[in-house]
Amino acid sequence: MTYDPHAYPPFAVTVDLALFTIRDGQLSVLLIERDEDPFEGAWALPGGFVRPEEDLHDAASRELAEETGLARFPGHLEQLRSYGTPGRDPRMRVVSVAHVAFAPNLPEPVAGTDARRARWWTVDDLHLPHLEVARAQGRRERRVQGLQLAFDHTRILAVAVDRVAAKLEYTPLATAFCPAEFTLGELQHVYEAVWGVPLADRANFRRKVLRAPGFVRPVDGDPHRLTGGLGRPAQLYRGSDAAELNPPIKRPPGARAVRQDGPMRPKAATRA
Amino acid sequence: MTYDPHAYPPFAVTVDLALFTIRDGQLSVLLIERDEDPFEGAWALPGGFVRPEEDLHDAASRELAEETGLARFPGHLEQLRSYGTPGRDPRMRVVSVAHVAFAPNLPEPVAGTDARRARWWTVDDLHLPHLEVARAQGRRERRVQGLQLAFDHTRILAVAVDRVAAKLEYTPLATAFCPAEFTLGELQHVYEAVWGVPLADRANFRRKVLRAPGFVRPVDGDPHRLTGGLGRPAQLYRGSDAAELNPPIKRPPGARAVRQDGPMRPKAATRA
DNA sequence: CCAAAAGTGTTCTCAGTACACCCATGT
DNA sequence: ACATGGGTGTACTGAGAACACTTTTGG
Repeated sequence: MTYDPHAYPPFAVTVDLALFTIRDGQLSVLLIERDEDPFEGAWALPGGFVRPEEDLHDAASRELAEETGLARFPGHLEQLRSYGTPGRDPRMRVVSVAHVAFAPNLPEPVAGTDARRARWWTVDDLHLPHLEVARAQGRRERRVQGLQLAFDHTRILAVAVDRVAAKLEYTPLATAFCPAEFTLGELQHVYEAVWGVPLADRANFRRKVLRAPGFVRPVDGDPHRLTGGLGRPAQLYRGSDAAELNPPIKRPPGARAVRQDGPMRPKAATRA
Repeated sequence: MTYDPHAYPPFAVTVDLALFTIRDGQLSVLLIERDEDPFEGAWALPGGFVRPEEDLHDAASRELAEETGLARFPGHLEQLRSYGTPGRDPRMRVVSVAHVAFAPNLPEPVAGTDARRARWWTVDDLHLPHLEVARAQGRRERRVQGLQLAFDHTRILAVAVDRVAAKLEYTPLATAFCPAEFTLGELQHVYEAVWGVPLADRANFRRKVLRAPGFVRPVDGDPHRLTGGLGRPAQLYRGSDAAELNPPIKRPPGARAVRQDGPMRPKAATRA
């Protein structure tokens, strides 16, 4: 473990961010269009170099603030995994520590100095080649199917989507997609958007959420509705402080991202 | 994302390894006693620098081979998470990509060039201060309670133990702790060693294992016993190729490492 | 014959599901 | 009045837990 800079030339260390939110009932991720040399013009996950005196988590948090334009990021941020295959960045040896973040609906993103623009993409629009094609969409965007992202970001994003879907099963982090106060109906919409399937039975969903200790806490006072929608006014809830969801809320068959490879396994661990 | 070496001085990148096995029915981890400057004399996770043209996984795999003395590591290896807090290594800025490995019983470890010696520690002996104290143990070792490891390795190891315990619930990786052919009794011992609790009912464990598709595959031929023990000879099984365990085999209450913080969460994600 | 470990069968209970139904609001 | 979403009650079903029992070896 001796450090010889000649034998072991240094690495650049970056953080990459898969920032998810839910817009119009669709799980969406923030991408930037690169304005610089490698993969110029391609879409990529936002990210940047870790500063000399900065923790990894702080670097991700800073990038998050820069991209969203908010002083303090209102959501959940966690490390995903690191990617350091030689050649993944043609310029130099880079190890990227990928992070995943969940946020409630945010203002339009801010394009950084290294990006032409930044926008939300629905996950469905990105890498599902056989998707219902001609859905009348308001904006006129390039009709892509299986958009190729810069670097190894397609792979990172696939793992990130899987992580988000899994987190909703075993943690109360679905509330991180909601505003401070929310109804159980809104919470159910979060699950449906992330998993990409409807949840079959409202009543049972409600009971599972309320049974799990520390998942949500009702807001006392008149159960009134801020979201001016139809129907009976709903009780409002706040997220609580539990770390796990017990019992978990399992995704139904057919839900998104039950991909087999998961967080990258070696070929096939055989043994003597 | 411009690279300016003056603004962003380089990092050293290492891999650290939490290699687990089961010895005498105890979950054990391989540690080395450091023989060099920072934390000289302290116990630490094995690890080393990533080479210039080496993938992260390959670096971990190489370290694994060096420590065990085996040309090809017979077990499971996966990335855990990265640690890069400034100051975690007093010499320089280091980002360490921690890995977790499971192996069947291995030969005595090999002390590397930077280590005085290497040996297996039972996880119970390491960081459980209130443990049954004077258990007559064969070897006469320093009676430690809460051994302080070098760097931030105590934290890494805690997360690693949690990962191992969780993996046994949702994946068939318990077989990675077993030799190529094993009995269901031996497989149950793996679960009990890792979780630190007995499994209450053999019959139900057996049924869970056999019901999960792709967990184990019986070895055809006479059900004979290689392990010369007491009792009726057992059917031998081999591990199979499933990625997940469905349905999972959940750890009973009281099992090891149901630590709340998990893979490091930010303070308390509040939102606007 | 007894101990020890493997293997099978059966009952009970509780969580998850499906489905029916009522409630309170906007239009 | 009716559409829309919120909320409650209840019967059914299947998986897991508990436990009793048989089988096959070594001593």
